[in-house]
Amino acid sequence: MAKTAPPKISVSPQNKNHRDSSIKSRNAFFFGKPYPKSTLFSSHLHSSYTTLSISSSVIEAEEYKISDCNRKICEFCEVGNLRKAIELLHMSPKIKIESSTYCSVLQLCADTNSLQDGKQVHSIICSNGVSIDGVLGTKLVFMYVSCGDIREGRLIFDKIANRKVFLWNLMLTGYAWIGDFEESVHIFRKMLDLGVEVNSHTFSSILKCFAALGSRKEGEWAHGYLLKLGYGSHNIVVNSLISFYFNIRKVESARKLFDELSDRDIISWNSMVSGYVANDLPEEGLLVFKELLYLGVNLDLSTVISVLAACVNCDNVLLGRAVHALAIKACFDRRITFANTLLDMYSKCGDLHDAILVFEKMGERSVVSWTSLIAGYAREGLSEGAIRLFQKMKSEGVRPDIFTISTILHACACNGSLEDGKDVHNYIKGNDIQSNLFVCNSLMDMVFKNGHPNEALGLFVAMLQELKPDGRTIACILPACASLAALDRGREIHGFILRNDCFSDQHVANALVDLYVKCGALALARLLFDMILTKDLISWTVMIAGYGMHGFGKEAIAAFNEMRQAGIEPDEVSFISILYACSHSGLLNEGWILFNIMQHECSIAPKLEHYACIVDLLARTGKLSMAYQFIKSMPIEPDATIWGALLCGCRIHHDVKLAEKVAEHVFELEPENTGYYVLLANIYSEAEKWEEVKKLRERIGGRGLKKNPGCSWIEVKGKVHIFVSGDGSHLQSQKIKSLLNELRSKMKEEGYFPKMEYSLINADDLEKEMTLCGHSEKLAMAFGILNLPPGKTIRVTKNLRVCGDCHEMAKFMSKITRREIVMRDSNRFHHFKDGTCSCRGFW
DNA sequence: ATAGGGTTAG
Repeated sequence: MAKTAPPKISVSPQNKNHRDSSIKSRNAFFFGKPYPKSTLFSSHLHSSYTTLSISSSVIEAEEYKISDCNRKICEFCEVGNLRKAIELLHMSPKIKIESSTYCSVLQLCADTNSLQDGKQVHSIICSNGVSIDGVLGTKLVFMYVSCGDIREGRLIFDKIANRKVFLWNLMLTGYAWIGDFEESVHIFRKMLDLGVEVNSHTFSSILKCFAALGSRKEGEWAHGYLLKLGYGSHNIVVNSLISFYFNIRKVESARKLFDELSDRDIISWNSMVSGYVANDLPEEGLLVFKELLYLGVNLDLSTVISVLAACVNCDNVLLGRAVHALAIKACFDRRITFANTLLDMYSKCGDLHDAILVFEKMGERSVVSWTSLIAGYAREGLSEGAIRLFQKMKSEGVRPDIFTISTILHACACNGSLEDGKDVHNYIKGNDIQSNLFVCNSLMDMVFKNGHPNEALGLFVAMLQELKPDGRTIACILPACASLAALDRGREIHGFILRNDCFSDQHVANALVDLYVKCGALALARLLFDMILTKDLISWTVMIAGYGMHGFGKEAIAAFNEMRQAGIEPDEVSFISILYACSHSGLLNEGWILFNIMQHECSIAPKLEHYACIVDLLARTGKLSMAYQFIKSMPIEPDATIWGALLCGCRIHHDVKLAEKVAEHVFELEPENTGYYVLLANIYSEAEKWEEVKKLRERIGGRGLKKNPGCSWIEVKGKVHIFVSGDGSHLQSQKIKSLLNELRSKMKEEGYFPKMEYSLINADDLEKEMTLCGHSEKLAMAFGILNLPPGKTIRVTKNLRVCGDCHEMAKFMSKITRREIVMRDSNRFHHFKDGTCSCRGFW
């Protein structure tokens, strides 16, 4: 089975680098470029540092004023004692300090990434009245750029009169480090305009920027220009070109450059391997690797790391193991980056066991090691293990980064562990990493998957303030809108999809169709469905389920057949959709035939959901004893849903005797679910068996059961308003109440009597009527009528099935207020128009 | 003193 390849193709270079840039600019310490160079602190310098610190302690301060303060400061710099160097700089008389001394201190600041110290030196220079010439200015720029303060560096850069190419390159690469490639290009153009003689450094830097920006034309122009300047066989420049072409996906051009490059070094080879892998051609990458082995080229750490990535993408764990062996021979196996990649290779090739072994045997572990292993657990569905590892990692003092956070949020989403997810959310807020797209998407997904679509939507709105969503964001937030039936918000997102050309993303397109289906806009859903060029199983299943929910059984079957004709094999989920569609349209024969096709043509063993559809279908169409026999003959144990479907049928067809028998099964399987008691009570009261109602009520009363609160919601001006049964806390509560009372009396005038039996409360009729009035779907509908402009369809969603009285009232409301009402309950859609409902009694 | 290839995520 093909493993999921890392999403290298889908992430365009600029996204990838923008992402990096946002981190870099936020955390210069981790990502800012130069770290102290180890050569600076070699042992012989350390010994001189010892002598120096002894002598310095005996030297009188006055001595510095007259003697060689410059030499002393430089000596402190050489041994890396920045504190002492700056201290002396402060103490020395300004006229004595030479420009080169300032430079040495600034260099050390840059090497040690000490921005504060660098600023101090800068202010000493200024207060000493030293004129900032080309050399000193360049060093200042170097210090600022190295320490991550590009703005300050730029200010100085702009004031330097005679700028050498080195300084320009510094500025150009500085912007590239923080991901501001546009500004790098700007600098490059300015260099050309001013006739600065660009060099090989300029080209390698700018080619990276062009690649990151996806600027094909400009990169190709630079290629021509560098040939003209004679850099065509400069291997560093050609290597940059190779990477550029791989980045813009011109694999052939990269290959040609490589083939014609006589002076290949290991970086050329590595660029080829990684370039092929990034372009989803891992086999080609492996061929290059074989050629390299054949020619006896000395491979390095990067080679084996790239080859491991190729192994992952070919799902070739055997070759991966061979590379592991080779790396042991070459002594790369103790290198942490290698071990991390190896761990990841085993885990992605489905061998978590060996990944764990690598992790356990690693001498040193970084956040990457932990994250890779956590991702490995999550990939195998071992979410709890992943969360445990995450805790362990923190307890060992390893700081999670955005990779860890995205991974663990994904594990929390799969696991349904909201508590862990909340902890991670707090960590995100506390560590200011909410501006990362991966983190945001994972967070929204976690919140949504844990059943909080409205909160996910809130996060999305907040995210828009500082981030531009991508296809993943959209594919994650659309289902949240769909589950809330938040059509207005969904339409805004549809607009975003159009503006940003996201519809070609299969997940986005499918989610968009699903949105319109779940918002009750079926025609629009179909229109968009037809626009999907390559419809996959999900696209079809969404459409079939949509027809089913709206009671268009025939259309669902037509779509199902169309799908099979298109050569797409249905799976068990699509069979649930189609059987469900049959049951909501009362298509008994068709449903039965499909149930047989599923088993005998498609070899899919029916699950509880499929049986439930058939029971539902038999029960609705009045085949109650057949349904009973069907349940009895099931090869798997029926659950409460299955018996419950039959119980519903008993109610529709007024079979009290069977209902009592069925109800006992249901009560045994789900004694806590009050819905079933209410159902039986309604069956009794419809048969006017008041004595039985009373007995049942006593039975429930003794249990102290809590009713599952009904709740309905409606979107008004992009905001979802939620109503709970009997809740009077809403701001417009009084207005809603009087509207409902007004409607109620009009209904009575027309000879309507409320269906008292839908309320199982021991009270007089008036009180019953009041309770009915407080049903959440009525409140939401009334709120819609009060707040939505005339002519706009009222779209209400309910978490349970719509109550019979509310259903009656909705019909009446649609007639008297001349409004279309679309209600989605837990089961299906009801379109109310001119006093009738589309469900025709098939609930 | 600046440049080219390599590891973890939704």
